[in-house]
Order: sequence, then structure tokens, then C-alpha cells
Amino acid sequence: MNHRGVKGTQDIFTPEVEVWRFIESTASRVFENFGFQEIRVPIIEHTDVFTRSIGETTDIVEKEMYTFQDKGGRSITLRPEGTAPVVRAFVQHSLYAKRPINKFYYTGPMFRYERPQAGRYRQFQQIGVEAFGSDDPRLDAEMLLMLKLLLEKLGLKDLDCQVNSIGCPECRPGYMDVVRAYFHDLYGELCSECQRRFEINPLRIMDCKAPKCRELRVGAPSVLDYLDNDCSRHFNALTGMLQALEVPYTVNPNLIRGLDYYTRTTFEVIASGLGAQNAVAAGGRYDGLVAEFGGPEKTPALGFAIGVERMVSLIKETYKHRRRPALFIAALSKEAEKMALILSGRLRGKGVWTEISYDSASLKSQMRRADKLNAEYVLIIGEEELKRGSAPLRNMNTKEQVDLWLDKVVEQFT
RNA sequence: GUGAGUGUAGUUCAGCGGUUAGAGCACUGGAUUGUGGUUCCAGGUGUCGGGGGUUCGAAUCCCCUCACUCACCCCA
Repeated sequence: MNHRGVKGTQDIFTPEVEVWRFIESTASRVFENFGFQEIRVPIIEHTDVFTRSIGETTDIVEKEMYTFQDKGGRSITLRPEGTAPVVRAFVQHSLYAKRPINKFYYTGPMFRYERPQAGRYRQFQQIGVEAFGSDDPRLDAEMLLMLKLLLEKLGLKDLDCQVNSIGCPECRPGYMDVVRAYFHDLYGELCSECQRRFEINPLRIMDCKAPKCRELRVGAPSVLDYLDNDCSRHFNALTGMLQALEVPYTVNPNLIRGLDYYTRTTFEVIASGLGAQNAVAAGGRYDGLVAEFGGPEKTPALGFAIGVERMVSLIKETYKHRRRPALFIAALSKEAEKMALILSGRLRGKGVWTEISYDSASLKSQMRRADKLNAEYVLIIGEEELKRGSAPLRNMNTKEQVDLWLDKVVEQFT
């Protein structure tokens, strides 16, 4: 019986897992310097955690969720993104009551039933951050700075950070009317998807990729011109701070997020060389979401998520750092094999990466294995060595060989 | 959900109507006794993705199916 992994999932092996660990450890270090604390939330949630927050009519909710009924008849969903669960936990545990500002980061798998392609999987890993409790643009600026610093530390180049503001529930309806008015006479020329968007969420027409729709919106009004005073001041303050912090950005008024909960600031980091799925990180404000979950009315918040697989594919070519075994013990007789096992046990106990072979192969082939494993040293033990209590230790780089007392091996390597 | 491309050894691929289907890499062993990377020699494996059809003859042509990949859509 032949088994394959589920479509859109992947198995990750050793040189690559090191890249994953590098990304994860770098991220947590950077985030903690900004006062973010790790939070771990479940992979499954009640389905309405997502339907209510992400939006009933979004693609994610309409056709991409892994939803099932558990044995108690509850509708359960594998999380398609991280923000909703974190907000749920934030409200459920009344974290807003413990301190005025709460900042969290998390990492873990997300699930979306989509057709896989380059940079897109059905199970994919996100590293995300969420900050609650202030609508001050300093928080927005700080978060973009944090993202920029992380991307720098990861050695990523040729990135474009696009920012936009999509207003708030006060001013957005007005803009939506303006957009509807603009496209009213062009309705017939819009793609079928955008004709639907015209009714549901005309903002999405602004970031449709269909060439015809792109053309049609050339003269369309920009969101940025229809922000109310508060939103406009907020956005201008943010861009001013980004300049002061030397965070490079480009304003893209067509950057509309696909999740309904976003307000005001939205942003996306685009990388070249990733294929069609080129966003490595994206996020924005969601000032109304906490209230939506039953938290305090005024609990502004924002966050972003990084696509780890995409990040890995950007840096795995250049990532070098590889651990190597300190010692390979080659054994040439039954007694020597026993000695090798004992010595390797002691060394490993002291934290020294030691390798031995598990069959009685020729010295030549054991040397070959040591070389394959990239061991720094090889200790060669045979009958003679056991008798005299010392064995040749070969430095695999310099080929220098010295005799080492067998009872001194452990201290030699620690 | 839509479209395109690709499925041949562990892997990367060649073969594209005609005997027993090949190569590189990888793996294992050897090149005067117990010393790696280079070189040389030797060794094995394939339901040619699966099913059906055309043909004297199919890995090769046709149909169906499955899988993978890329793109659309959408997004991290």
C-alpha cells in the first residue's frame, strides 16, 4: 500500500529545517525586543470565530476552510489564519484588563483548502504578531520597523513595503458609494468577479488583477482622498514616522486586504523572485475586531503575518550554517565496536556530537562515512589500540594524526 | 473551481512506433595487509503513474483516470 502526504502539505528535511529554525528564533528575538510575548492558541476553533471576523463573503470563509463536525455535533474549523484565534483568546481571558497595551506573537500551521502552487500550500506556516490597546500611529510605525528589522536580520533584499489606509466604518461607506458611482456606467465591462464585488465590496475592484479592470479604474477616485479627518491624520502621521525611522515604503492606494476586519492601515511586503505568490508578509489595523468578539468597545489593534514557506524559499539558497559532528569513531573489531559505543555514549552525554557506524565495515568505508558526515575528527580503534590503550585521532581537515589515550578522549573533546 | 505542462531506477533526466529500456548523480564493494574527499574498476533495482484502445509490434500514438507542477482566482 502506497501512502502519500495530503495534497498541499509538505515534509521538511534537515538542511531546510535549519532555515526554519533560523527564521523562527530570529523572529522571536526581534519581537521580544519590541515587547511582544509569545502566545500559543489552538489549531482548531469554533467555526464562527472565523466566519464572523474574516467575513461571510470572503473567499477564505466561502470556500477555503477545513470545517468538520466533532463527535459532539459542534462545527469546528482548522484555523485559516492567526488573528481571529488570538483576538478570541484576548477577549476570553480579559487580557485587556491586565494592562493597557498587550503585544503577542505566535507561530504555527494554518490551513486553507486551495489549489497548491509555488509558495502556496494547504497547510502553511505563519509567524504573526498582534498588538492591542492603542490607535496611536506610533504602534503602526513601530510594527513596520520591527518587520523591517526582522527582514534585514534574515538577510532579505529586494523587498517592497507597500502601505495604504482603507479608512474606518465612518468614512469607508462614503468612499464605497463614490466607487460605485464611478463604476456604475462601466459595470458591464467589469469582469464577472468584479460585478459581484460591485454589490458586496466595491473596494475589491480596486485591486483586481484583470487587465480590463485595471484599465477601467485608471481614473477612479483614491481611498486616500476620501478618508475622514481622523483617518487622514492617522495615515499622514504614520508615513511621517516611517520616514523618521528610515523604513522604506511605497504608498499603494489599491492595496485592499481580503479580510473584512481591516480598518485604516494596511500593508504588504512584496518580494521579487517568488513567482506569483509574492507577498512574504502582510497585515494591518483591525480597530473594530475586539468589540466584534465582545471585548471593550474601544480596543484598537493591529497585526501582521509572515509566510514562513515563502521566506524559507527566499533564503535557503544563501543559508549556509551547518552543524557538523565533532568526532567519528571507527572500530575495527568486535571489542573495538563495544569501546566505540561506550565512548560515544560518554561524549554524547557531555554534549559532543559523536558518530559511530552500526555494521562491521572496512576502515576505508568507515572513513568514507566520516567524510560524508563531515566529521571534524576520526578516532580509529582496533585490536592494537585496545591493547596499548591509545588510538590515532585524525584531523579530517589537516590530515594530522596524533595518538590519544582512550581514557582521555572525553576530556579532549569537552 | 478554471487553464496549461509533466509523470521512465533512490534522484535528475535521455529514449518518443521496432530486438533483452539507458546515462549522470547517489549507494555498496574493490584498486597488495588498517586511513576519507580526486581518479579507475565492478555491482543492483524499474508493474516506463494506473486502466482501456489502435497496431504484427506501444515507454513511444489515442481515450479515460490519478498524481505532481505552474498559472488564474485568492492570499502568507
